[in-house]
Amino acid sequence: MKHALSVTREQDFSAWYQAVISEGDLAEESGVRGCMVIRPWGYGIWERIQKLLDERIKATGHENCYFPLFIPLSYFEKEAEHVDGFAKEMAVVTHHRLIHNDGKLVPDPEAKLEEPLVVRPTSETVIGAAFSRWVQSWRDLPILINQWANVVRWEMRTRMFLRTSEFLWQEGHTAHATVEEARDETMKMLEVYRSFAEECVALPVIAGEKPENERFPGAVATYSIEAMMQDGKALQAGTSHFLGTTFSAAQNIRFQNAEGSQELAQTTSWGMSTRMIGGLIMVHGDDDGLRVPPRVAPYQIVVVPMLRDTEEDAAILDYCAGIVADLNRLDIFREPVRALLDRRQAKAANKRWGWVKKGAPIIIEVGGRDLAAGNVSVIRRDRLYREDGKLDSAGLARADFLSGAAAMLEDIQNSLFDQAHARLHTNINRDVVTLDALQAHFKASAKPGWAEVQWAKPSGAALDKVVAWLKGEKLTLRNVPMDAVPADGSCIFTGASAVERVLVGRSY
RNA sequence: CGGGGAGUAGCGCAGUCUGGUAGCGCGCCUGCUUUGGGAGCAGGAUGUCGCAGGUUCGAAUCCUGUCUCCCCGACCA
Repeated sequence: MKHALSVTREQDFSAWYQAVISEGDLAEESGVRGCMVIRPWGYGIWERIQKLLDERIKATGHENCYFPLFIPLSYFEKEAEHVDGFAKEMAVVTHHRLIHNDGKLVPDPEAKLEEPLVVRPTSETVIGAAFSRWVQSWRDLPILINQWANVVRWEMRTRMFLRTSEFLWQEGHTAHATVEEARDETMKMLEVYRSFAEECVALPVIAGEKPENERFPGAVATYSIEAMMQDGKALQAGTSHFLGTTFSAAQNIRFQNAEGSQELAQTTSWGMSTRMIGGLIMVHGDDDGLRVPPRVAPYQIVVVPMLRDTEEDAAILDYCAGIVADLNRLDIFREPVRALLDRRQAKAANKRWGWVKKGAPIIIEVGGRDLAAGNVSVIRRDRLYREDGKLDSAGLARADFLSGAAAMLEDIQNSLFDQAHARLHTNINRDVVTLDALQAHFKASAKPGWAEVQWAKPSGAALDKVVAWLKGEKLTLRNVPMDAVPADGSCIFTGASAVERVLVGRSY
């Protein structure tokens, strides 16, 4: 079978990933280190993610706002653990003017900032400073806000969507009067991420708590959703942090409680980023390019007219326009269907393969024969080929296609989820009880998936030892799944009585 | 940030060792023929050879610096 991409997942997963991005017109290099240009199809997916996630964030009582890109350096100095976590990857603005010098533009020494400004790597500090102004009384709490923003982390090694120097995300920040309420908020948003990933992006995930060594700098507890890529590696697709009083102590977020005494607020933060698109690619892509789940596809149905430079063309285009108009009047997932008539001056075959590589869920082809018979030719991106290896293009009566289009989109959404769900759950090995067996598991296959092992949840130096051993095997601790069955054995690392089960795997 | 590789037309590359008029394939444009699974023939356009210095009569080619990308580490969400 000839595929649309020149490299397959099996041959070179990393090259395949980059091919999907460039051939699908998702993004490209920008010439700026680690930064990418997100092209309309890629950005369209992000806009869908934004819309659907934003609805869920607002439905849970949060309001959007916007904080500055620049954060005074001193804000970071107030919290040692936090600054240590980010110090090595911060972009710093030191001047506010350029001058000509020897024909070159250089920062003007006269225009040096008194205090350097950090380009935000995350906004806990600056938002915390605002919270401290906003919070006086227990009646001011909770504060539940979110912002959609770009952030910059000067990463040493970048990969499109997965780890870029600048990326787009939403960051939620909340402040509460009690530990219990803040912990509830942390878990509520973890669940928002889990349901969003699974229902909208068709990305099955494991939600759980990160081990101590994987915590966000300054967090008391960090939770994540972890998705499994087709090469078996893990991708952290969203995080939710219970920050306790770390940032309220640093930024002085105090309130007077009902009893009249001063207390520090309990804060949380949570984020999901354009990395989600990298996960979408590595979970749903195939050797013909991307497959975008209908709920996040910028266009769900693309109509490609098969024109022949004859007088019949006008009638074909009219027929297509009518179909697109009818489709756009339909609803699916409680939104209007997004259908497009591809009128570009290009060969139909090239349009078709272009949309295959972009991953449009349904591609409709309409030629003279369809017009005459009142048909459309339907290609489902989730099952492109028939068993004989030929493109699976089914002729359907126009009315039948229209009446079944919404159900077909729903079916594609479900089939993508089901495929990914089966892959995730058949690739978690829960039978590993010794370190030798753990090593063997990850050496047995090129795509070993994950192992869920029992452990005694060591901390401090004991945990460091475990992490160092895992590192030697190129393994990491992913999270402690929320819904794992209770531990009933001994710790695979220490032999002590196990207290919980933790996921181990290679990661991005 | 360390080790390795690479930047030449929109894309993929040759040319660099041994300095001497800028090349090939795909794509693109025009015309004709095609037309339901990535069409064929003919003609044509496109380059400060990543950038900045230096050596030289002359630099894609040699030297120095620098930026960017890819792979492997380290680091990190």
